[in-house]
Amino acid sequence: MDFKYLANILFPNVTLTEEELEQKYPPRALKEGAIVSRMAPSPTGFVHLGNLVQGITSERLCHQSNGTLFLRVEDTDQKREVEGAVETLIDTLKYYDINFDEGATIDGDFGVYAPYRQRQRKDIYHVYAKRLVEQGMAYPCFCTEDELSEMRTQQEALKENFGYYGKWATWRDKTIEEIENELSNGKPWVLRFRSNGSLSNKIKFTDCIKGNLELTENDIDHVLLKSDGIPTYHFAHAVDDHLMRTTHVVRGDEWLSTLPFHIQLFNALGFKLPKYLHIGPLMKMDGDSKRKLSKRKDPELALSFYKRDGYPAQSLYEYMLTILNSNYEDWRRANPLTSPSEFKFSYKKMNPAGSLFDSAKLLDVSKNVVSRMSAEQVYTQACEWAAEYDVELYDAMSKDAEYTKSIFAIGRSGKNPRKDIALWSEVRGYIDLFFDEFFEIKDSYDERFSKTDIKVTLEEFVKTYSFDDDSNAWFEKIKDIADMLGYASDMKAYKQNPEIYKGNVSDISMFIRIAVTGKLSSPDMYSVMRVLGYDKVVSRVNEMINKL
RNA sequence: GGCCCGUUGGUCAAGCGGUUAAGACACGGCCCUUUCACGGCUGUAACAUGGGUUCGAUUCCCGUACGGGUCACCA
Repeated sequence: MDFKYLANILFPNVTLTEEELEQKYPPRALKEGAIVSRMAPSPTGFVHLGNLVQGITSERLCHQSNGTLFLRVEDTDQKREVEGAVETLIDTLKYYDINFDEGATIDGDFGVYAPYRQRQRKDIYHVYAKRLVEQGMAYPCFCTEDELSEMRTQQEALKENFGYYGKWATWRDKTIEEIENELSNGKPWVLRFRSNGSLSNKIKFTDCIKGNLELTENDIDHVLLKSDGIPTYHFAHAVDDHLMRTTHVVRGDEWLSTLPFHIQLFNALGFKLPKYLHIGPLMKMDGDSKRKLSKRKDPELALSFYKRDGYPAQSLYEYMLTILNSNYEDWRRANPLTSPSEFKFSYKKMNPAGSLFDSAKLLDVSKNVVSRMSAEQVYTQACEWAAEYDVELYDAMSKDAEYTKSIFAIGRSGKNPRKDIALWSEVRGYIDLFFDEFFEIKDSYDERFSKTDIKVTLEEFVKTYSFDDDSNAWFEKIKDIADMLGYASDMKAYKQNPEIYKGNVSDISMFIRIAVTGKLSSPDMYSVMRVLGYDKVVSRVNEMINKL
């Protein structure tokens, strides 16, 4: 077989040379130890937790080592591509603080290794495809979809391994005449790799996360170029990561099974193999067993799900960090106010197994994230969320920004801030009592107390309430009311002889709390009243008196 | 079915040949407390399994079980 001839009739239009490409995309001038990595998502319109896990890992590794992170769009599957998906992708990653040094952006591609969209790199792939054909390492295959599925059926029946390999690789050793014949009929073809691997050979490989691996060689003649001339993931991965000078490839461990093929490809092409980090999958409980989170079945895999539920971006980010590097939690406790970017991320800390996504833990992380924010930050982020998902709430909050901020400031200062809010969607239930349009009496009084008892207490409260009192003076008055009406003002005294009192000071507080907040539980009453203002407090208490 | 990966409390996980086997979340109890939240203390609970190697295995090796992944002109 004259491979050179075959290469020419298959790729008559290739004019670029490998030397030119090497010069155009030279090795990067980076310091020792600098990591170059990429995010290489396919624009299918769905950004998910897996993207985030991989993105955070790559981003930390690159930027911590003064390396480079770029975004490459793997748009090789035109059928699955969704309109506007690239924009969504870029926006979402930015929202989660994953910033790129080069690559695809909304306004085009930036960086000397451009283009960063694979469909625009077709000519580049063809240079290498042609060379592989010239060397006899790739050949055209004219099998139809039907023929391939028929082959699979036979293999199942014969209990043989599936795939296009060995004797099943029908076009592997056809003559040039047979090939030219199909070509002249205009029959579509794909380019396949001619594998020289054998299932009886093992290869040793060290993955940065999984450690030492023993893999079986690949014997399948995988597709390199699809019939539209666009490369498959495998081929694009080899060519692009070589030319873009990627040092570390971070990806899900579902790729482990094709790794032997990738190694083969890099060798055939004469490229240096990058380092690999294969991350275990995120799992969920399904009945009694775990399974990988699925794009099709699990809405909670989509990042949009968390945005809608009001998880602050930082919460998801930090939760992912706790999964990726478990010492992150300890670090965070020791450095509560430091940016996560100061944390020393290490792939050596990553777990080779998949982990269960724990939403209870996420909520706890989120609660702490929000508790560390200033009232200003809480206000800004809650407003951003509400503007999109709860307009009524947004209107209320933005009407008087200072007022709303003073609500969020309650119990926020000091060493142990309140942790009432984990999600922005919880904000409404927390601040509704401060807005007349949302205010309602939600809880009812304990049946132990008569309406008269409550009424008398509230009347007494209104009579003595002064907005000028500090919190001590304020509470002294509550205690005075308790004493006056036969309730214990001192809890210890009450506990010793509960039967001689009508109740205690906490009951008095409860009467007032329900009247003012409508609820049995609330943040510190004095602080709440300071924010509400004198008029609102008094009018609410009076309203309750009238109702009783 | 072939190939590959994984397995420490309910969950996330430290640990890398000798430990009373950390810590966090969740759960229970107690304390603090005018409610709630916070905070403090405390409790229940784990090395899948069988063989080796070794003076000694959670840690190393082999098998078994279980779980997961993958076997497309998808990535």
